Parts: sequence; C-alpha cells; structure tokens
Amino acid sequence: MEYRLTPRGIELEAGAGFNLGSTFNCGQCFRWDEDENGGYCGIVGEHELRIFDDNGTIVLENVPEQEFLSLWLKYFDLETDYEGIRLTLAERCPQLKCAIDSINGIRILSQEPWEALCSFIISQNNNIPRIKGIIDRLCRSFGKPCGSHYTFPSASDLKDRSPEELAPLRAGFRAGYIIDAARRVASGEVRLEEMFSAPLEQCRRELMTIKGVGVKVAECTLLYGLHRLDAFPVDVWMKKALSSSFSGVDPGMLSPYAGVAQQYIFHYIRNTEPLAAAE
DNA sequence: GCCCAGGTATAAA
DNA sequence: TTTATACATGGG
Repeated sequence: MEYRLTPRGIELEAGAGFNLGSTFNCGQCFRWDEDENGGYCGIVGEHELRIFDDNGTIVLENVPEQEFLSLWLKYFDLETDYEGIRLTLAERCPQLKCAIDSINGIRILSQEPWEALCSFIISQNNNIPRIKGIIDRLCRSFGKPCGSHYTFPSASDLKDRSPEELAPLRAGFRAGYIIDAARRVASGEVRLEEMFSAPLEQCRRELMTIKGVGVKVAECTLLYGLHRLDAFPVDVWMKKALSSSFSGVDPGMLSPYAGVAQQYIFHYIRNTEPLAAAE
C-alpha cells in the first residue's frame, strides 16, 4: 500500500482496503478505542498510536517514518492487497459475494503473541465489552504506564501472581487459566516465538497444553498473534460462519466470524478451488 | 430473575 | 468419540 510522509504523520490511500471500524471492532483485538472525533487510539508494545480516516485517507497521527516501517507496516499488514484479493475472489466465486461484502475493509492485525494468547483465553464464554474491561484492568494492574495507556503485562510479570491477586480483574474462572499460561510461557515450556514458523500441528498441541486453551483459543492465537493465515480448519469454521451470519443479515452488521471469513478468503486464493463449505 | 457471551474441563453415555 | 454441564461475571 502506498504511503506518504506529511505534517500530520503517515498517510495511506487505502480506498476500500482499510476500514478502521471493521478492523478494530470485528473481535480480533480488544485494546483499540474510538475517541470523540472518530479516530482510534491504541498501544502496541510501548508505542501508542492514534489513527483516523479523513475521507478515505488513513492517517497515522505523528508517526515517524522509521516507526511506521519497523512496526505499523507489519502490524496492519499493509503489504498485502486485501481489496485486490476480495475483488479477485468476488469475480471467481460469486456465491461468496455476501461474505466478501461483510468483511470489507477488515485487515488481519499482527498482534503480539502473548497478548493475543492471553486476550483469547479471557474471551472464552464472554462478551466483547466485558473482555475489553478485563483486559483493561489487567494492563492497569500489572502493566506499566506508557503515555496515556498501559503496556500489556508480560508472561513473567504474571507468572508468580495468585488467583487472589487477579481477583480485582473480575475475570472469574479464567484467572487460573491466565496464571497457567503465564507460567508455561515464561518457563519456555510453550515457545510462542517459534510458532511463527513451526509446523501448525505442533503449535496447536503446545498451546493446548495450557489450561483453558482449547481449539478455538489456539487457532485465534495463531491467526491473530502469530499471523498464521494457515490456521483455522476453515472448512469446518466457515460452515459455522456462513450458517450463523451471512444469510440475509444487515450488511452494516459485522459478523463475529468476520475474521474467519477473511482468513478463508486467503486460504481460497492460495488454493484457487472453492472449499466444500462454500457450496 | 433469566439468558447469554467468538469456550473449555470434566464426567458420563 | 460424542454429548451434557459447570464455570464467574455482568449487560440486556
């Protein structure tokens, strides 16, 4: 995606390839908040960002070029032509038009592996507003102040905490899961950094040794935290996505499975043949 | 009060 | 191998 350096920061001519609301509110991430002017504020690592849409121009406010190239380019996956992929797919596979339209502008973020793992452990049997609340309290309690945000606490920051210490998060039964995940990651028993390239099945098995990590949390961690677009058994999950959301829904409503649909599209493009579940 | 939320562990069939 | 239930919490 083309970018230019301006007095406002980095500007992108994204067109339909980047919709901020769709991207931040589809359930793949939990720490980006809309402000009163329609921009979104968040923090990745120790880098805060405000990003907004000025009539189709996406502006990364006051971001130096070096930081853009080393962090945000990859975080927002700006080197992948999502819109082009969607157009190609719509042409090849008209029956997916409804699904394709519903995920217009969603980009798959490259979140930090530990943050993604921890976030999706918290997400189980939970709703998005409450997930965001628990994660916010987790960062305020155990992260460190960074501008107007808090960093996400590391696994070693959390590994020696007791369930009692996590009680103020009001995470319920998930508190023990968070602690177990922190212990296993901090000890090296679960090696997140190697999962960028390790065989997918090995990654799944390793993640699922953590208490409270099942199929869903493992897949979400791999897709959103390690950018493994080969994650998700798409033929299974797409059927669920199609049946729950893509028939006759309000086009303005984002599917909770939009991320799965997006991933399906990448899978489809790579393989060029429709999957059975798309019939 | 009741239902459910982007699930998982556990026990039972 | 598949199916039912509890699990903490809080918003609608």
